[in-house]
Amino acid sequence: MDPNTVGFTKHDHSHCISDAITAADRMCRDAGLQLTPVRKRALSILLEEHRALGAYDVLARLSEEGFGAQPPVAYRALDFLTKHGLAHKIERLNAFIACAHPNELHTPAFLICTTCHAVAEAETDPSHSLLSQIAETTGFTIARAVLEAEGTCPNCREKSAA
Amino acid sequence: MDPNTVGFTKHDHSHCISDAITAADRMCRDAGLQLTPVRKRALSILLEEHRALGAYDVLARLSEEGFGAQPPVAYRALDFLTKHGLAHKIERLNAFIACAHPNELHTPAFLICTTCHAVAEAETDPSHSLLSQIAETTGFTIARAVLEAEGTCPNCREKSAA
DNA sequence: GCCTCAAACGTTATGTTATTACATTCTTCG
DNA sequence: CGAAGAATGTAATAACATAACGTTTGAGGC
Repeated sequence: MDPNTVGFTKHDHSHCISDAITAADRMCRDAGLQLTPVRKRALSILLEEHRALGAYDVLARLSEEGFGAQPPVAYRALDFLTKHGLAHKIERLNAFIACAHPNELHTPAFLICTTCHAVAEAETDPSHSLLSQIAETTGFTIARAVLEAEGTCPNCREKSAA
Repeated sequence: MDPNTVGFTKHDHSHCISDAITAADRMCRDAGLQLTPVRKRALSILLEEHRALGAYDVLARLSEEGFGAQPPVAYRALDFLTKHGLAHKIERLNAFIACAHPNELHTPAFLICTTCHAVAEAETDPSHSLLSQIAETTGFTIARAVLEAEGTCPNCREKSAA
């Protein structure tokens, strides 16, 4: 399994930030979007932390670095990132996390460890799609969907067993 | 299709409230839980509205009826209901809705219509479970999960097509 | 190059959602 | 009855989010 696929395993974090920024740059250029300084910095903050951050956490870091200090500064940057698939909002936590699989069109599933508070983004198998099954049986047209699970990650499970 | 399974179809609402209350009463008695007046009233408010209500909406109605007027009154009642499967929180909306399938152990999927704001609780097929697939491939132990989809319900879709 | 216009940004103010903390009352059960 | 735990009420505050408005920036047409 690709270590980056599931965030509960150690991985080489040194390059993944710059790689992700580069990818975001390219994506925005190709799509005619402006990855402005605030937006880029907000993304890199999420990438650096590699966990779900509240909007006010991001705001605090942005304002320390000379960006505006008012909530809309953070919310607007985060809105941009989530709108264009560079980050996701974890509804359960009212928090934001950098997307682990940008580029790919995907419906992410999040696994939230209630012990260590890590959040992993798991890929769902589209061929197996629960969502299309639901859409079919109910006549509902799905625009966006979120799947969030709370529980215990492999690391914490191991520790508690020891 | 059972009209109550998917909330987008008309159904006989006159009895479903009292039936649900009766079922909740029995469930709590059997489980040794106290379905106190505030809790029961909070549940009936959710049932009457038959849609997702914010905690402060519920609070307003409770306080009108002589219950406490401070947020914890509503949050505690709603916590009780959600903890014991009588209601669910829709994270996407920061709102609460009475459970359409009490008794049954289930992982509900919610369909949120962005046009009429109706929320339906769809049953997921456990044998088909996306969640167990994820748990298996990641080693994550899932305690609770929420699946929420936004889109257009059959009724609104029909109207916009007309 | 320069003008125009829409997008992005900054700030003030306010709205909405949720929790902490603590005193009081009710229930259960020995 | 009396103790212990659960449930309730209230005050205060924390945490999350948006509306509204003026200013700045920079992309694209001329």
